[in-house]
Amino acid sequence: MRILICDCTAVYQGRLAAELPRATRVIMFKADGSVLIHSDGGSYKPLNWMSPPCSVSVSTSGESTEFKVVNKAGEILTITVHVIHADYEHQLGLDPGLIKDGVESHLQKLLAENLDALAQGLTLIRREYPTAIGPVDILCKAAGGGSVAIEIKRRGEIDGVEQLTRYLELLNRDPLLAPVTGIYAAQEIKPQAKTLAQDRGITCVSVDYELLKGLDDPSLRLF
Amino acid sequence: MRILICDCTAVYQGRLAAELPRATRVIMFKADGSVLIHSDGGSYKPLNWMSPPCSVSVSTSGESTEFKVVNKAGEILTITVHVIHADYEHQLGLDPGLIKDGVESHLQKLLAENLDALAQGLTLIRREYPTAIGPVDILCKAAGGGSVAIEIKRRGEIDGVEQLTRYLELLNRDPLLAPVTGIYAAQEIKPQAKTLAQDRGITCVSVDYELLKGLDDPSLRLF
DNA sequence: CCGTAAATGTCGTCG
DNA sequence: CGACGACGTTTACGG
Repeated sequence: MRILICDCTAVYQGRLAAELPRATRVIMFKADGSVLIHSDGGSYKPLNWMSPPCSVSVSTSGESTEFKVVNKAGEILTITVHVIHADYEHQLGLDPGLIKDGVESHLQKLLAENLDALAQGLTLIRREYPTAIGPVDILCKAAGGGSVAIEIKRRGEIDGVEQLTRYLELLNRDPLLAPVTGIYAAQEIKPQAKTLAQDRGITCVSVDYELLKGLDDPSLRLF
Repeated sequence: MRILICDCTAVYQGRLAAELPRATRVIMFKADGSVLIHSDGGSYKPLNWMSPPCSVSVSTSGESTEFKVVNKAGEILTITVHVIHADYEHQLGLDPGLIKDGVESHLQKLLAENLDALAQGLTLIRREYPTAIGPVDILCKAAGGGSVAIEIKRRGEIDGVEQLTRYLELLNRDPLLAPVTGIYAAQEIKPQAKTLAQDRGITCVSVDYELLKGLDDPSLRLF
């Protein structure tokens, strides 16, 4: 990785057009060709960048150095470096990557194993039940006949209700499954989403991830 | 800004739990307290990070240095630095920021000025027409009476159709506007979105940003 | 501060 | 490779 501390200007021509006026910034050139231009604030999003895979070419004129970064889609990031304050180069090697815990797939697995946390008398048909418009997170048989489609989100917002509504409309056309009702399960459900869900006859359930993890972990069970 | 090239491990405890095994990485400490951990590949998203505002505390034991980064929500990023290969510090100053051209708001402005590109006989009521569930991009009077709600996206996907559908349902309750029909305008409309839109009686229009810009630029007009 | 929608979203997965 | 949904989405904008 090469890191430049420099005064630069930059122009991006691609999905949109954008330019950076001259200022002192950090430029990272990564091993895969990707480039990031950072300022000394804001969050993790660079001011300007090019994602890999891409290629970098360098040309030097009298007073400045120009980096031209191009990707396969033909997008171009042109960086003009006016003054170089520092120029560092380091070998980092491959990264083992981030290990995550607590994302939607875990919640889905836990809920599939503890359907009672959602409603009584549910029997799992399958997770990721495939339909023409995408997979339903969990599909179940209901105790009194018919089926239940479950949509799971970490944060329950309005788009999840729309998603479940589309699935319900489609699934209810299947005589082997109909009638199909819906359950919207999330760690937190926004009021607007809850209102829309109720308006459409969808049950909302707030689930406690830590509690479910405890239920699922035999070493923590009391009986 | 401080930049560390180092062997490190990291643990994030917040909206989810995540850990980074030991490897050589770049850590950026920005002036506002935010922290970014980058590897030598991938795109602009760091492996792990903390967004501002947040505070950093440092403690050193015999063989390692620990950075504890905490934000207001109580999320914690703990970085343990085992070996420091380089430690740089630079003053960058405030950044003037990125200047953009070609985002949705520009497309909206151009379309509002060139409604003929969407349909015949439209008269602008207003852009960003406010409703209880959010602003409608463009609202017009139709030639034959009634109104037209226009939703604009750079890339037309299914969520934009849902969005417009919600607006149409609400707007059609207003006797001063009803009947309200919908136009979905985008530079590119995905097949699934087009299908759903047509199923709901929404007209899809693909628009050419460059062409519109030409129409709007008096210096390029031939008459 | 909350709600809504945009984003050069990026990233993973699955067909 | 395209389509789709999740994301510690982040970011900007309005009430």
